Amino acid sequence: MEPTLKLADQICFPVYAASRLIIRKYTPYLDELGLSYPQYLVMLVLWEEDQVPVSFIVQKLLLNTNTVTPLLQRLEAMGMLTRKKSQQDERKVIVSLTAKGRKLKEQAASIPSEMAACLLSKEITAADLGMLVNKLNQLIATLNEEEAS
Amino acid sequence: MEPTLKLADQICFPVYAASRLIIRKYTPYLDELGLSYPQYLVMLVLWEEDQVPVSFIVQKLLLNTNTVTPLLQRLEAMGMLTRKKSQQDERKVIVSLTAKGRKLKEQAASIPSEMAACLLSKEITAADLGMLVNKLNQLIATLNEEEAS
DNA sequence: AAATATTATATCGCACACGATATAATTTAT
DNA sequence: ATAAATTATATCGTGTGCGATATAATATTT
Repeated sequence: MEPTLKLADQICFPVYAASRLIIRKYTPYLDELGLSYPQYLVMLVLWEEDQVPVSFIVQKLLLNTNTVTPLLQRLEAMGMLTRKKSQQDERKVIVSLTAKGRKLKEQAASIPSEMAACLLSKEITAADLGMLVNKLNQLIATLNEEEAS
Repeated sequence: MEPTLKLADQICFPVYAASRLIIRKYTPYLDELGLSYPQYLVMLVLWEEDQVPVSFIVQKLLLNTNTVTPLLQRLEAMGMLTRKKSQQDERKVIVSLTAKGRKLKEQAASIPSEMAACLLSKEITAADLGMLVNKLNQLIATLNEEEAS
């Protein structure tokens, strides 16, 4: 497929539109948890690994500090997590889940399979989704690696 | 791949992260045109079909009116397009490119191939990109169709 | 034809997302 | 040991992105 100025032919628009539409699809599920989509992503990171510095979340989500800091401040105000300066290095702020934040994981447990079901269709099989995830992760690796240099 | 609460396994995060990283990659090219990424998308629509109502752009970009209206207002202030009420139906606002807006297409012509080159790597071939575009467009169709009901 | 519903666009408020910049703490170079 | 550089996080300003709502024009119903 030769790249042109046509909207549907370029990779950028399908990825951008799919991202927004998938997030829209998540919203009703996340509303039950009282989380926005980016807040949900932060919680996913912390459910995998707790008591991490802000920079860890920044790296995992490929976001910038100036996006993550306000996210953490809102989640702290919601009682989901705490932020405390590290003893070893006072530049670092350690983010830790509260009991409430840990408990929310149980409520969230059903979301991934519910969402996967939403995305399947005649044209898109589970294998397709798996392949998409793989290729997109490779694409992300390429884009992120160049950025680091 | 069984869906879990792990960040990298779900389809949502790779799509979301890839979208943001691709847009970051575009930014230096778009800066030369003086356009943001969503503004560029509006121009792509108008370069394909001029003199269309706001709703046409909304449908093409899968955005909401309350996102597109301010975009158009900024592009109008930049002298790229005009907005005029339709004669036939005064509820409609017809968006038309100015000479300046049409001329910008020439400057933008090189962007798609430059961007495609940026995204290729050992792991991602042109065929992979084509396949990604196809599958994502199918996914978008599924998500958008459900929404319409 | 008047009331009601629908359609097309716009406004408002809030939460990202990011470039640019600031600040404080640690590391390094002299 | 002290100045300079680096690191980690935060603040500020602008531009989306969207739910909720408003407004004006057209279509439909009674």
